[in-house]
Amino acid sequence: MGGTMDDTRQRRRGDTRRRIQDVALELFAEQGYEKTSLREIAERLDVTKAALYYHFKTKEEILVSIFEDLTQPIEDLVEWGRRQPHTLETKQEIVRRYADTLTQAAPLFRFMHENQATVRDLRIGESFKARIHTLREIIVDPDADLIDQVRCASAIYTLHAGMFLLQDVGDDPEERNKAVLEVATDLVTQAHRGAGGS
Amino acid sequence: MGGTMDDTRQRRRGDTRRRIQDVALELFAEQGYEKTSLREIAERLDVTKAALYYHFKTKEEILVSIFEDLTQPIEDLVEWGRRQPHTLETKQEIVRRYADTLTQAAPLFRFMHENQATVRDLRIGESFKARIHTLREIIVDPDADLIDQVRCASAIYTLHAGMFLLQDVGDDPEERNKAVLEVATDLVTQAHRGAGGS
Amino acid sequence: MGGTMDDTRQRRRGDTRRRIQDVALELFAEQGYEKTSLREIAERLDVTKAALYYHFKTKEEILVSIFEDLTQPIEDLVEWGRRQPHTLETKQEIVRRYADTLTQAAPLFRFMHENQATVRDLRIGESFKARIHTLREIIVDPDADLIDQVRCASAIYTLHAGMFLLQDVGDDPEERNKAVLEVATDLVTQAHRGAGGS
Amino acid sequence: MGGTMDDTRQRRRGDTRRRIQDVALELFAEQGYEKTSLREIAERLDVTKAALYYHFKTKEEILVSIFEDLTQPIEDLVEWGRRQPHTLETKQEIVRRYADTLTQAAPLFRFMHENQATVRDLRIGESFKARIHTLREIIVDPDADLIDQVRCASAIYTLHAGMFLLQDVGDDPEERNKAVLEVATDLVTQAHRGAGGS
DNA sequence: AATGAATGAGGTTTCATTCAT
DNA sequence: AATGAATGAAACCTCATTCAT
Repeated sequence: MGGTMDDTRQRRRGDTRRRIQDVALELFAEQGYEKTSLREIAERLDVTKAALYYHFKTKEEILVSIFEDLTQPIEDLVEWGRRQPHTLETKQEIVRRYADTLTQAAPLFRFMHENQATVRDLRIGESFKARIHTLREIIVDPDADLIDQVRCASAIYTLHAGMFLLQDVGDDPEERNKAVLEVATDLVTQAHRGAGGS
Repeated sequence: MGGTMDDTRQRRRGDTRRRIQDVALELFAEQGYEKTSLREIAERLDVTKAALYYHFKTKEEILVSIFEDLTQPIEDLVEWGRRQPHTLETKQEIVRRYADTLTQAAPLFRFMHENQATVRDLRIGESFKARIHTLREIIVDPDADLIDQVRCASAIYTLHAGMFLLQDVGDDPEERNKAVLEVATDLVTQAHRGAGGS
Repeated sequence: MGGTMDDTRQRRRGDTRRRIQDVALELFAEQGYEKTSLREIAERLDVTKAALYYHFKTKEEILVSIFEDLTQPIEDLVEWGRRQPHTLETKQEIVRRYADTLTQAAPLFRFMHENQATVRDLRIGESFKARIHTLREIIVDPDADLIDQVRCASAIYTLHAGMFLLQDVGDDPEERNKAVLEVATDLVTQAHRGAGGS
Repeated sequence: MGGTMDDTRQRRRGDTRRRIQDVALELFAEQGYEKTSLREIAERLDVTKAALYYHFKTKEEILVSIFEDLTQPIEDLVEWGRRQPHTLETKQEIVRRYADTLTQAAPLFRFMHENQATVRDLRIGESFKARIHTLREIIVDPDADLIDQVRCASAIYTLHAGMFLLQDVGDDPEERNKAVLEVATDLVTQAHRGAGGS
């Protein structure tokens, strides 16, 4: 054999689309969506801007595609939660799994968190908000005390904050994540009790 | 009486700077910093772009000036907190006052919250972060249990979230604010107990 | 005695016009005419741009006024030369005096030299060129050999170059100026001989 | 044969970069660097301003690229001179070749000459100055009499002046150039003798 | 004698996007 | 699967100038 094409190129063959997504997400998360230009993405990948347009119709579509690819776990979680009994254990499990998901796709969620003004009028904005909303509804039923609803929202939001805002708290990331999870679980537990859960 | 100069102009004399800040903040909060152009601000005020540059050296300076003007209450709060004994009552009072401040300058804080990626590398980013950090330090001492530190951070972020993310929870904003405040106070109280407070 | 006005201001009273010229020339010479803005001049003087317009009608007028004030010696020299017999001594004397003038008003001539493209279509351009031309005509008569005409032109430009381009030649400025003057005188002398001077 | 694409476009394909340089140099030389806007260049070429930025990163880069392309002959000349024995003949040859180079790329050197204030703080300023300096060092050794060094500088400067400042001397450009070259050669010859050359 | 406020024109630069090849 | 060349719109910003006070 002995093709003339060098290995790097060979390995890259066909996964340019994925590489675009990776680099784009990295830059979006680091600098924000508006401040990341297609030129920058293209340069990092050592391709031309036009190449990006072979794989995606617009800049927004790059983001949408990333979102859709990485967000499946949350969709699954929502689906799973919907079919469970609304016991305390379920709720705690959801918090645990949600924390997991956030960790798994940290850059995306960091991006969503830090670019809310931008995301708001992108196509994905509404859909993301809806998903979080559903999650909340599962954890606390909409007829519960206002204060317990707030507790649940706060639990979710604490998980987000744990990912992105608490990087100066504590030394060991693992320990911190555990602490964050515990606080969130606590909040949900209190909400459950308040709402008359057993 | 009845000079020849029309009233609108007269009233505007001398407060253009303030009007620029007002309109700018409104638009920044609504659309985000990057997506708001100076053209837009100028058009709303019915002045030329160059007029903006008479009052502010750069676009960023407009934001900085808003930030500095509206953020004084937090500085005061930090200062006040620093001089109080670290009792539970102090902590609760701080939470209460902080909630108040957020409400007072809601558009600015909404902006800060939704444009973190942008704010991060603006001049104000670090300074804001530092202030929040100090606030946290007053509420819980940095040697406390990790979990209590997280609780305090969570309390602060709950207040933020209350402002901006919970608009679909409950019907009455007043009631919701009360609930948010209660949850935050709760978290701080728990943290205080955990940290060995009386 | 015992005025409330501080000395600096007092002393400045009435000579703002001159101070504007001084600062303007300094900046024009240093950075070029186009790259020096009225804002910059005003800031250095600690007055507003509008103040400049009290003293001068336009930016160009500032330059014109400087030119007219500092250029009198050349006008005088031309006038003087016109009335002298065209002997070698006269020519040498003109070179000497011209060198002197250049040194006296170095910043202006440096400016003229380094901003020819700009000066060309300012009002002063033609008038300056005409003066240099007359000077040349006195030194060599227009019917002389082409080569001697060039020698004379070269003499004059050597003086210019001496001011501005030879700053890396030799150590002692005084010595250098003497050398420059000697070369120029030489050229004129050769031209005079060639043209059949006695 | 006889494609549908019109000839003009076809001929332009691939040489836009060159055409930008040509038009830019023409305008820079005619009006000066600062007074020439990218809009003007683009309009003359019947392309958009953005097209210029496809080919060059900044306005300055357009100039730099022109400079680098047209200035090679001087670099070559310096290189050549460096390897020759420092005889009178070599020096005269250098003057001759330098005059040639100036004629070849007259617009560029006219530009450099008339925009010194501008060029000074552009990237090319230092590099140009260094080259002229080296040229001078070859013609006269730096330890020679000050007066001979001045003579050499004057020779070089006479060549420049011949290009741009003597357009009103004599009728026939060819004749004038010959005269200029002779004066410059003379100066170098005198300098050589003075420096103790054979 | 000078300021404060503003303008209109225009500057350089960047961006997302297109399309023939 | 990707490039080279270009565009149209718009961004931020600066400038010389004006004028009522």
